[in-house]
Amino acid sequence: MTQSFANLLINWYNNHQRDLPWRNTSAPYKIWLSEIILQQTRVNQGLPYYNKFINEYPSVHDLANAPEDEVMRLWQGLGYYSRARNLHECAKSIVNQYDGEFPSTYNELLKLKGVGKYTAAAIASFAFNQAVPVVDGNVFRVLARYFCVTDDIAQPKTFTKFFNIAKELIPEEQAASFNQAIMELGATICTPKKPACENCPLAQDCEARIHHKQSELPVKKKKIKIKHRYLYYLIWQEGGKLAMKKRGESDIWQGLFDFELIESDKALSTEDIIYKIDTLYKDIEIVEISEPVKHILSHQRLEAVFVELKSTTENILNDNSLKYYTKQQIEELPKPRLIENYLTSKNI
DNA sequence: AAAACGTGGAC
DNA sequence: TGTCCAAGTTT
Repeated sequence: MTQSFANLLINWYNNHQRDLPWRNTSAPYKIWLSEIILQQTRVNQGLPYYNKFINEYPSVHDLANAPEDEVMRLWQGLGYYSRARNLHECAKSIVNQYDGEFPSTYNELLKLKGVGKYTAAAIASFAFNQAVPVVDGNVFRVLARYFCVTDDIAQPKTFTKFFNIAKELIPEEQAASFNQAIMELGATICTPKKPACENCPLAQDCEARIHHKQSELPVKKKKIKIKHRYLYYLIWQEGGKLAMKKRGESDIWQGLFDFELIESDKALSTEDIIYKIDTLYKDIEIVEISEPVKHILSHQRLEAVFVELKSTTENILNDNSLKYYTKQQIEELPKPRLIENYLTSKNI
């Protein structure tokens, strides 16, 4: 008799799962932390960050009591920085509004900052064994291939379709194992390219494998468009201190520190830069203009030029958001990658 | 509903 | 070199 989808999957998982620090614990704090870190992030990239956070903040209370800049600094380099801000806010809310205990149901978890449908299902199942299916990139892929589902996974309404398919499959009494297993299969066997079907416990009845459609599934129609941005950073130094400001909302690197800048959608010549600075600021002397530094992001091509300036009068900076920091203080600040690279190479 | 949000690895 | 995309969420 043929074994069920869930049984084959869970049996495979029990024999082939990777040993990861957030597994074999039912502590909601650790599971929540790992899930936030792993959003759109590979295990190898997130692992050191998970260890740093657990080390620095062993409990949700420790995290809640930490200064925000310190949390941002620990997150530095991981990307998607709103996750770090939401993580901190969520920790404070757990302590202040939930008496330090994470809620135990999908619907309650959904109310937390930074916790969406996937993460709520993950915590509900891993920590509390509630039978709610996780639907992430792995689940889309495994189910789309196994059942040959051709709906566009970039469309929000497609989520419901996959959620319902998974809901039919998930065993009430083994929710955690099922969810872990299907994601593990997607991450290690049913990969986007060159899936290892020869090692797949579900290969027998996989529609995509039978019809050689693995490379066509899942269907994802969203196309990426690259944006070019040219950043001209203005570097003010005063008596061993450097002017930096915290980046605002609705853009990359929210909550991180960088320099005052002039932005353009096309490359500016040296003459253009000098002219702009002369009209925008008074009593400024340009000391040096660096070569362009390229910074590749997935949806953006950034090119930065660092313009070192000297003010010829006092108090040239009347922007209150701009503050002077010593070299030591700058090391304590969370900085965008580009700035970090610049500071390291210049050794200011 | 579509777009924005990062970084690093793979091909 | 360009493209995809990974344990998604928010607006």
